[in-house]
Amino acid sequence: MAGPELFYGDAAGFNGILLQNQGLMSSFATKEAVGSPASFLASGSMVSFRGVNGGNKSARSFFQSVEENETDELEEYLHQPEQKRRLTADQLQFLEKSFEVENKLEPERKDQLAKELGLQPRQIAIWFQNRRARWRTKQLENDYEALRNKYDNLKADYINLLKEKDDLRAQVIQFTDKLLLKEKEKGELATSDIKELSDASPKENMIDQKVSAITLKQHEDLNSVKSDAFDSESLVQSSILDQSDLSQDEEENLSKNLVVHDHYPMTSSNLSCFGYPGEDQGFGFWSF
DNA sequence: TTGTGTTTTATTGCCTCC
DNA sequence: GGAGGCAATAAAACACAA
Repeated sequence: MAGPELFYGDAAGFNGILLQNQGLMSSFATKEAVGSPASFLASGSMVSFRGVNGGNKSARSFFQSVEENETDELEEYLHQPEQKRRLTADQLQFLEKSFEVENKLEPERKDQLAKELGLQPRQIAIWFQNRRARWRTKQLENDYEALRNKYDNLKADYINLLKEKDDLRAQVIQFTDKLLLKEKEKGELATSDIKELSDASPKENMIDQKVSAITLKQHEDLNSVKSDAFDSESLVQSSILDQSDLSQDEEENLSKNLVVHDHYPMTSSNLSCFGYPGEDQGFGFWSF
């Protein structure tokens, strides 16, 4: 996989120069024009960067090595297969800071960075390319995390609302039972009174009418409470059914629940029959 | 030391823009 | 059509457990 773009300021680059000297370089021309005499001579800029270079042994540049022990190293490099060089910590720090400022690279900036760091412009471009890819991956991870937090909060809210709703429903049933009991007692009283008061005065008859009216009003109020409960419930159910992500099974489950609600018997004994779609049934907008 | 997983550097091929 | 960007991928370098 020895591509032409390996002609950088390292062993491979040096080989490239040699090839060029032999008049073979033209066959390895790339769009970045790496390995040119100019780029090789630009190693002078490496000196300025070396001041901040921490002397990372594994990443030291070819040029440094040549200067240290020219003949031996040169010999070694000539017989060394091409290899990747990791950038030094200082080079990375420099590039990172530059990336923070602007993650896109204009040609002028690329050349400037290349000179500053003693690297080929192509290397700078590649580093920015890869850095952008890593940045996008990180962004994706962050987005996912944010979305999952939102989902968790929404789910918690939903569960709390269900609890609250069940509590309110229990209260409604409790009050309903009490009302029915009261109504029954009053009804019995009214019947006996009617018998006793069949010959009663018109005034007492009026009182009985008033009691009946009140009883009737209580019935109406009770029905109103019931119907309100159904209305709010069907609203919630319809909104749940609007979720296009629901599977057919989930929709069937919800429909079953709706049937129970439509024949709402309003007794505490079957309160547990109000089967709302559980976590793994109806709230499956997403699944992680 | 070695096997294995991860990270980094670099290549390739395709696409878009000027 | 060339330059540059991106996704996918290769391969070297590195980290680390066994």
